[in-house]
Amino acid sequence: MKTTLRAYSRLTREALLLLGKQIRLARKRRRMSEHDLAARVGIARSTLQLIEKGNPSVAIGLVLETATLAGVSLFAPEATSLAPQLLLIDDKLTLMPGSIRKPRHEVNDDF
Amino acid sequence: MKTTLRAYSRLTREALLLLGKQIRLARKRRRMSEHDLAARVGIARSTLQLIEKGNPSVAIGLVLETATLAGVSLFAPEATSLAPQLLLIDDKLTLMPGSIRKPRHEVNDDF
DNA sequence: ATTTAATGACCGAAATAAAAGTCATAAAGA
DNA sequence: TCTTTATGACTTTTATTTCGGTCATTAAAT
Repeated sequence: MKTTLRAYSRLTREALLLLGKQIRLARKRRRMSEHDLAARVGIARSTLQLIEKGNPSVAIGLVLETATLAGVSLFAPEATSLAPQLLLIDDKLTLMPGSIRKPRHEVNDDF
Repeated sequence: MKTTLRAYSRLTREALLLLGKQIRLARKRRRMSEHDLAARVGIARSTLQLIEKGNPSVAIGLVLETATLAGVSLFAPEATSLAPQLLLIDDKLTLMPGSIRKPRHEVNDDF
């Protein structure tokens, strides 16, 4: 029995639902049954059902792999690689401090 | 010991990596430590570390909630709600057949 | 109209993740 | 420079997920 439930923000719940529905739509457009797509991804049909419903507890790798194999474009539409965006964000990250710590006493961070 | 490893497509691995780095960058921009953000989301610091590394086995709900609270925009930039996109995709889904099945014998589906 | 595959919902068992620490090292801030 | 916090890398335990089934219902295809 599911005793403790976690709280998710509305945006998270909507994103989960949207992603699941995008996968379901893409699957149907390609005329694949749940059985077909699940087999293609290498997961159980019951897991695919959870994914298409937007269940928050499914492993993100399974969801993204399912989206990819169903033909849902994750970040950029029609993108075949995310390498450019990875390079860009790596640049930004190297400019950031290695560790974030709060100043000892009060600092005027407001306006 | 992690014996059997699942295969993920390059696009999935890249998406995972990109999302993790976007979260890490957003966290640093907001001057939050790993401890801070993890506490805010309500997860262990070790889990946040897995998320920022792009580990495929973390629950998607935790990853999206972390992204949301870190200020990473998931689908549409600056979007405060995904309701419009949900309505749109619901329309498309109702136009699709309820179940997908293969024709009994061969059908000229080619050209 | 009939047939049969697809879907929705559920379950127990086996596999795995998430939490909650520890410890060493790096690096801010004073 | 010195102090102290943040980070990186682990580990063990506990909690949860994923699998692989079953069964009833729905709906394509003929």
